[in-house]
Amino acid sequence: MSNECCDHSNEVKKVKETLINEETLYDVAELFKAFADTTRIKIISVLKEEELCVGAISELINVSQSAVSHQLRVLKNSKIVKPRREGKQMYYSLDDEHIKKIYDMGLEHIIKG
Amino acid sequence: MSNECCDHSNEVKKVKETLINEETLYDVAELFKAFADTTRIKIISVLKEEELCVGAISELINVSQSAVSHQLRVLKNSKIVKPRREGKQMYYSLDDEHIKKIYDMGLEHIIKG
DNA sequence: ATAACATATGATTACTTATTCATATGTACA
DNA sequence: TGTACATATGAATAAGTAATCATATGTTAT
Repeated sequence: MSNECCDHSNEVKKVKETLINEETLYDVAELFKAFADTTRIKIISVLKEEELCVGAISELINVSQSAVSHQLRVLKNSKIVKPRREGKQMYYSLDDEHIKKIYDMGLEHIIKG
Repeated sequence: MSNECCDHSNEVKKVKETLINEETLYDVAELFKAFADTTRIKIISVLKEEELCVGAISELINVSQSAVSHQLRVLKNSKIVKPRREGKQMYYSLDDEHIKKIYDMGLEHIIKG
């Protein structure tokens, strides 16, 4: 695994003390995974504007109802969106402000190059 | 595709005007993809501390040299890290402050629950 | 109760992707 | 020039995942 490439023991030692818990990093990757799909990011982009029902999302982003529903489940499991029932419809909204910020950061990075 | 689920025409109309370019959203998803893998997020987490050579990264995060190199290429292509040669070693560092911010946001979200 | 509507879900398929292994490339030094 | 070291890369395998299709669940109104 390690290849003793060079005397990087100084750098390594220093960074080793700041190492973040592996499980935490796993969770961070999982969080970003939720943003890492075109359909899901489209869903997030419209929910950022306002709470919407599944049919509205499907129509807005031009993705089938089934596909939207599947991805909403992923987003729900990742605590990125939260559902609310109103009669026959399920309305979804972004779970919190932090989610918006993460999305905005990504969008900004792309737009500003 | 659309199922005329309900009279969401008002919400839809309003949100339609704010719709973000599909290609831009694709790029945003691609950006987040780079953060959406355990090995890559580990790499980012150590490079956030300081510039490191491949061997040091490999040792620190306990992932094979080959796997690290493959993932560094992904990160490089996504403009998340940048390489610098120094003799036999290649040193990698995070490309800019914005990348750190995105990582920090994700980490914060997980830590603060 | 039943019909109609909105959403969710399971199975399948197609596609993507991360790792490993072997090896190639590139660099320094004797 | 040849050898050792550090990194990169191609091929192959294995695992994960997103869309579709068909259908189930849950809700409302008649």
